[in-house]
Amino acid sequence: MSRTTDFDKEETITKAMNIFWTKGYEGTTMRDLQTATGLQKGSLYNTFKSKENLFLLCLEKYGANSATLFYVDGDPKNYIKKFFKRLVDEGVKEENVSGCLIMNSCIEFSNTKSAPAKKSKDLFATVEKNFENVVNAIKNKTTHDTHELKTNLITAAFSIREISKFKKDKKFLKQIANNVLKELDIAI
Amino acid sequence: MSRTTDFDKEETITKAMNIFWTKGYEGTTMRDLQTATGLQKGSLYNTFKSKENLFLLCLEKYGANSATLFYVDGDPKNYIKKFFKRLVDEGVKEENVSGCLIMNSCIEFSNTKSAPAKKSKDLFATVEKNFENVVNAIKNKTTHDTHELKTNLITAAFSIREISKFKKDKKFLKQIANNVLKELDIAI
DNA sequence: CCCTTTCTTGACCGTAGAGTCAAATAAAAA
DNA sequence: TTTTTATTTGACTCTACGGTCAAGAAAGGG
Repeated sequence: MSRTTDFDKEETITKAMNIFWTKGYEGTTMRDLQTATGLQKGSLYNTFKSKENLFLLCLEKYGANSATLFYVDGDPKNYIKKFFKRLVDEGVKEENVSGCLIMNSCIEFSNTKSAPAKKSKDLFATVEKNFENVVNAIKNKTTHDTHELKTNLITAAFSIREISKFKKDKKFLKQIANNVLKELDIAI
Repeated sequence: MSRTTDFDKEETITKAMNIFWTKGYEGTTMRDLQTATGLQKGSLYNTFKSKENLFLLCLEKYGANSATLFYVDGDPKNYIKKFFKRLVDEGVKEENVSGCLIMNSCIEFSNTKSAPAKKSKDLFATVEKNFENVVNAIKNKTTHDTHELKTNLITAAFSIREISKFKKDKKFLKQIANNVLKELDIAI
């Protein structure tokens, strides 16, 4: 009945997501998106309406993927340990300057009331909730208040992600992690 | 012998600094700078050479001012307490979305090798050193390692400054502060 | 195989960015 | 007051941005 799209929409969103993740929203040009996706301007606009709308879809995809990473299979404390170890190990890599797309976007859009500002803040709240769920899964908890621990965990994650973008200092980043992990009597 | 400048250079840098602080480097246009300083483009370029060079002068001024804030007059522990109380109180204000110019710039320029990237990282290191000096001024120290405590303090400051740009949650921000202050047996 | 409908292409548009420059202006020395 | 020299002005350039659109291409139902 009519011509169909030549490309996979989800795949294209993933490719765009990776560019936005690395370069930020303003730092990414339509030309960057064309190059990354292999599509022409018209196709991108025809399918995704606008740069901002495409970005919102990328945020959504990033959030959905992030959520799956919070599925705890096994000991929650060990999960948290591995989670932070990965953050530090990825963070110190010289080529890694991306941080976390959700946190990056919260910062980038902080002085706007735009749709991306709202969506990134919502996703940040979801990540908070995910941390809380992990904390709740810990058995034999000591006296630690769940909310406090959750706050400390997401703050440490935020700090490692953002500081590692410009400070490739493993000792420093490990210290951030261990400062919160000591509340769980663990260390990396 | 020749015409002199009609304006105060340092005053102009301060005005420019406040714009960069609020809007970021990329987010600030030459038009913003003209409006804020009351000068025309040509004068700005004639005096400061380029947007980037003006920004470097702004970073320097911000750093110099920041350094004066680390002069501890009295009990260092009380100084730290007031320091973090101010960070939280300023952070929750709805109109405050500025954070810290040094930390903002470290993030904004993290994926470049530009002069502002270098200068902001240098200033971050200076702030670290300033925190270390305050820690060293604490008498009757418990077993806390100086470097660890310094790292925890600057990380908490970073987190409060950046997270408060998009999350106006006093309980959350206070928790970040108190989590590090408890190492000094104090709280806000 | 044709027709309808949608997708694809890339030239094009308007706007806004940083930076330039020649002419006008004014401070201060002589 | 004149001369010298630097500053001030704003119109200008060039480039890059996000976004549009008319024409051509192709998928798939009939």
